[in-house]
Amino acid sequence: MIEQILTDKVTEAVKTLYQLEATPSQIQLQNTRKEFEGDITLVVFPFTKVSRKSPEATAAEVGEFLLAQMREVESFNVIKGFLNLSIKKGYWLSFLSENYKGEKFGFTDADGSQPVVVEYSSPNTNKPLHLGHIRNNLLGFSLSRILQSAGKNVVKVNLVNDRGIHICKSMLAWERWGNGETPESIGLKGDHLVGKYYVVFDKHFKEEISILVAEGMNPEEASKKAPLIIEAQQILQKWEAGDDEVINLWKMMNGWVYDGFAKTYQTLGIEFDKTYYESQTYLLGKKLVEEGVQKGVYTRRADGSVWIDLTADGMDEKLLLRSDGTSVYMTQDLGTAMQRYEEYKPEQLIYVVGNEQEYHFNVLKVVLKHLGCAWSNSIYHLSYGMVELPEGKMKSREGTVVDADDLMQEMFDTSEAMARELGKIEAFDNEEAKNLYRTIGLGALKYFILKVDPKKNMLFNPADSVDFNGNTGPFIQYTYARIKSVLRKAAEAGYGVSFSETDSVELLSQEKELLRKIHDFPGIVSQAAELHSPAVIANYAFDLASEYNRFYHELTILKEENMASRTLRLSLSQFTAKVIANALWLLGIEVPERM
RNA sequence: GGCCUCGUAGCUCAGUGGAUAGAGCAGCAGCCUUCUAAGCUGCGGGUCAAAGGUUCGAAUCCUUUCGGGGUCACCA
Repeated sequence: MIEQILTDKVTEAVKTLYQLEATPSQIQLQNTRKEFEGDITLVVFPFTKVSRKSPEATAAEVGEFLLAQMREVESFNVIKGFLNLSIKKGYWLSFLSENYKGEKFGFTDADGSQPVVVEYSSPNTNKPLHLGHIRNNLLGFSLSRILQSAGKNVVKVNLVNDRGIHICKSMLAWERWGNGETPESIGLKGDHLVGKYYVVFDKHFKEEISILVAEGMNPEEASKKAPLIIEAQQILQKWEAGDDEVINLWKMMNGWVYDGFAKTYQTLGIEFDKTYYESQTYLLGKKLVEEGVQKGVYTRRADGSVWIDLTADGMDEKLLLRSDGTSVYMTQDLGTAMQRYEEYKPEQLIYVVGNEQEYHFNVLKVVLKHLGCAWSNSIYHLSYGMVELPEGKMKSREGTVVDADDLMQEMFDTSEAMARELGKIEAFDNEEAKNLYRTIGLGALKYFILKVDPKKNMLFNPADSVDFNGNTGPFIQYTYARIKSVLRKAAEAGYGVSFSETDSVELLSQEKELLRKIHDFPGIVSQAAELHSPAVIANYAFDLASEYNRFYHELTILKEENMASRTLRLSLSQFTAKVIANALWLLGIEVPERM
């Protein structure tokens, strides 16, 4: 790419002219703003100290050097400290003719280094997935594809939290009030069925508490003494002891949940390379804690609990093992982190987890470091903000959660209604139409969520999310479909798409704008990978689609009579379609051939 | 209260050291005898929360203040 060559030449220029060994951060290249002439701009302010000349004079000197030394540079102009370079038409045309098929344009093959492990989703098995999980899943899946496309070897893992008091609550409620209901018998998705009994438990539990409080007990004590919670705890103890009856019930109900999750993941288009279950890993951390005690980095108190003192690291004292010897959240994460390190020796260990757990991951890193694990630095917490609704935070207890399955269905229904309204359905048979509604509905949902910077809290306004106009997924999908339509018609007319740089042709400003935007894509992918941010890709995809729409409306393609120009525009169109498809693929968004 | 984080147009968001801060939505006015109108064009809309500092240059970095959110469990 031209940026790399320019960087090298600018380095050479300032060395020759001013005896300066420039660092990469001093060489600031950017696309020239539309209102100025040129393609690429060098900011020369950083060199004025060593040049001892005005910004204008410095820019002119560097410009002369580049013009003399680089065959790609056509001309330059200087405005204040900005050196605007015009790149020769030949560079753009050969870039187009070499890449317009674009199959893997912007994507880098795996470099053979150690893998990057990305953990995401990590659901509890007591309730169905909701909007918060959707953000998690979309971020994790998209990030995995972005890293993979930037040349990393990626392993996508899921850690299912399948044990603990929460699932025991659902089990108890189902046993007592379930009447033997199964997903088949009442036609309810398994995860929803189990979630239903979690709510049933909570209802009866609250009743018991209010009775106890009415009898004079204080609320906090009541929530610990209510018969239901005590019973649930007994079930948990039986589970840990391996009681057959409890284990069988647990297996059956978790099985229902897994079936339900599998369906949701499939509809959402999310997958994993490997799924871990906490029931199989929750004991791993204890051994590590014992090791720490023996090394003297953790301390065991008189009551038997184990602690680490992190006040020297600016944090608190942290519990690592309960006085009864059972493990806490941190113990488990220590264990699974170590397991994953030993299994993959990853270059980076990424956790896609909400920002309310930032402190937890800071502690995790430090605790591992104290154990002598230098690799704890390779842990990266992709900490995303929460999804808020117009009426405020989602609260499962108040029933304000947005269910993942319901939401997706609503998106499908809306896209169908929209298509009907626009009179689009005549062109499709039933099967095709149904797939299209899904593609577009999901495209809208995914784009809506992924376009926002992961680390920021975001507002999910249902009315906005089903909007298919403007800065939305369907807008980008539509641009793609329209290009495909043009290409189909071109093929019918027997027009060639394959552009050769030797063709004598003008390069109009609209054509060059589009080409420059496409040219940026590989840089955008590596930037997204560095920042761990699908939003970078999403915003780029919208920019590119907008640029194409402008191009499309300002220039004719099929009606263009100059064959070379027509071919140029067709190959540009094909290139754009491919880059849009590649960008949307990184977001996990499918692209329709027609819509 | 300590620590973390966010504050950009009426709303949702880009921009994170460079040129006159950008989009979409909403509002208004145009463009379908069509290479797909889920589109395009135009108009209006800003004390980048406030103040100070660093810099040739600050929405972006630093300090303070104000406001929102998170977190500081023998929960996960």
